[in-house]
Amino acid sequence: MSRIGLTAQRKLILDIVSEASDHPTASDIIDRLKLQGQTVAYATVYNSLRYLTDQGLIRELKLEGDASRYDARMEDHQHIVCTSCGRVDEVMTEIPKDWLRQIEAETGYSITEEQLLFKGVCAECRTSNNKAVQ
Amino acid sequence: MSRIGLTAQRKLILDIVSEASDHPTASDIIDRLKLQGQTVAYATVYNSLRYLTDQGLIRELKLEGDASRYDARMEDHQHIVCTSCGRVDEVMTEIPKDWLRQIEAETGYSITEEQLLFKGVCAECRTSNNKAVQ
DNA sequence: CCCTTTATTTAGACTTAGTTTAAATTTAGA
DNA sequence: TCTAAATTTAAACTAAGTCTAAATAAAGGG
Ligand SMILES: [Mn+2]
Ligand SMILES: [Mn+2]
Ligand SMILES: [Zn+2]
Ligand SMILES: [Zn+2]
Repeated sequence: MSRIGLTAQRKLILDIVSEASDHPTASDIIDRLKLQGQTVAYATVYNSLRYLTDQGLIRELKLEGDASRYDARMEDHQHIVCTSCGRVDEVMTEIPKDWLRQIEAETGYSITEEQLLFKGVCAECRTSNNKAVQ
Repeated sequence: MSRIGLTAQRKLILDIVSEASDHPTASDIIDRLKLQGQTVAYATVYNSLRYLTDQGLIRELKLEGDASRYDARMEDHQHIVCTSCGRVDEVMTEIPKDWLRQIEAETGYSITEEQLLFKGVCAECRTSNNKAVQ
């Protein structure tokens, strides 16, 4: 059996996602490839992101905006986005199990996945906002 | 001051969203207008949905898929989507307050909004799936 | 009422994010 | 080395929605 899979292009893209801490979009990734002097076709970036997602090496996030973001943190976690500056941060606090059981009881579903997005104002924005007001 | 606002076209669209229980997309709404023999321009449907959302008469949901869905239930609630048949149901169970406080403590954000999407298998799909297996 | 101003609707062009197609290139492995 | 399968590529295409500019409709002062 062939187990190449992780071609040069895919590796470049995986590295960018792994090293990023800002949950980059496909377009961010294209920009960063250009900055590195690497030339990867537009369609290859999308194909690679799909491949890496299917392989479970990265995960696709649909948060604010139209463009998907990508995350190489595979531990179970959620996200919070600042409505003032747009930054996306991790939410590692676990979802209360008994709350999930309650939702299953309410809806009759058996839950297999949670996609939770919180919105709010980050510490930095609260600080600079206060400064601006004073 | 003028307070027309709710024009004939906007009212038609508000009624469709209000009477629907399936969180319809813009395209669903266009289909239902056609079924009613009503003719509303494509752009007007989108303009109206934005207007109604801005007025707080309906809310826009970004769940699975590319198209926004619309909901006239304005009470604070969340959604769950069946990964087998695609139906979208309401989740009325409240978010645990102390959990939100925990997330605020973890992230440093002050949370202003929660957009929670659960995925799972609905009761009907579990039943028919069991039948298929037997 | 009549006229002017403002709001709304409309058709169609345009945009953004992503997918598909078909040819060219690369790689695997017999 | 040679062939078949996998991957990359450029460019066409799609889906969902926005924008533009003209046409229509409503408002409100006189
Ligand atoms: Mn993350
Ligand atoms: Mn709902
Ligand atoms: Zn911020
Ligand atoms: Zn179902």
